[in-house]
Amino acid sequence: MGITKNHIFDEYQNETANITKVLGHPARIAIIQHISQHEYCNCNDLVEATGLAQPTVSQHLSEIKKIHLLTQKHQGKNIFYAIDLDVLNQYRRKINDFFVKIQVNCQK
Amino acid sequence: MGITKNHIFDEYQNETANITKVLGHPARIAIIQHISQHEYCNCNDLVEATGLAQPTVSQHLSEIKKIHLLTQKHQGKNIFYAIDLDVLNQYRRKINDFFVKIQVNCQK
DNA sequence: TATCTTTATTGTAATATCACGTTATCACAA
DNA sequence: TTGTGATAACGTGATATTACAATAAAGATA
Repeated sequence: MGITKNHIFDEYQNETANITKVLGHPARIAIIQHISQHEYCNCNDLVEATGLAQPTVSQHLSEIKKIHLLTQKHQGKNIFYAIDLDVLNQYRRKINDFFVKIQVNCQK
Repeated sequence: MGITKNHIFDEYQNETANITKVLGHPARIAIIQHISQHEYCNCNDLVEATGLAQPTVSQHLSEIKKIHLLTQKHQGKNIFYAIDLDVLNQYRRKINDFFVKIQVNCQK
């Protein structure tokens, strides 16, 4: 049905999948990379960098925003995006811990 | 179009997204967890553990197999699945490095 | 005010994904 | 060889995702 049965999985499983799902598209990986490499990065920069149309980039940005990985600063007509480092680090640990737990379980 | 323009992204971006995409569904997180916790785990165990139908579990297993995260041992009519720890660890480092690189870029 | 820039929203077409019933396959057992 | 149990493959319906054109909204600037 294209519809995920979230209710049959626990919070940890859903949260983990929500984060990795957002990272599960090369355009979003590229967007996150580009923002991290350019201090004042707006939507047009990302359109140029990725080669995708502006609405497509905007859509991907909104997915990334949903998990609070981005901050935005309005400056005139521009919106400059940046990575929320606290959130990034939290997710880094969360995903790494997932892998480590799997590994530890296997070795019992 | 529901179709990802993989060709406009580089190998690193596509590879990273391919891994996280597979982890981007709670059923697959649950399946990986369950396999790691049970030494002799077959498809029926996963059907019971997740509450999903057998074909659905089989489909998710095949997604996880595509990135070589699983090994399988045929034993009579059973197939016992296990995590490939080398691949797991490789992916753990790859994803963690992605996060770290983003973090480092931001701090320049 | 009128216009330009930048970004978000809306609408839509094409494709992918999720879930499962049904069927096929394959190993073993009676 | 017939049946049973386990898994994969096939087919299909429902929903989600990806991508973009067109449009709207909101802030500059002439």
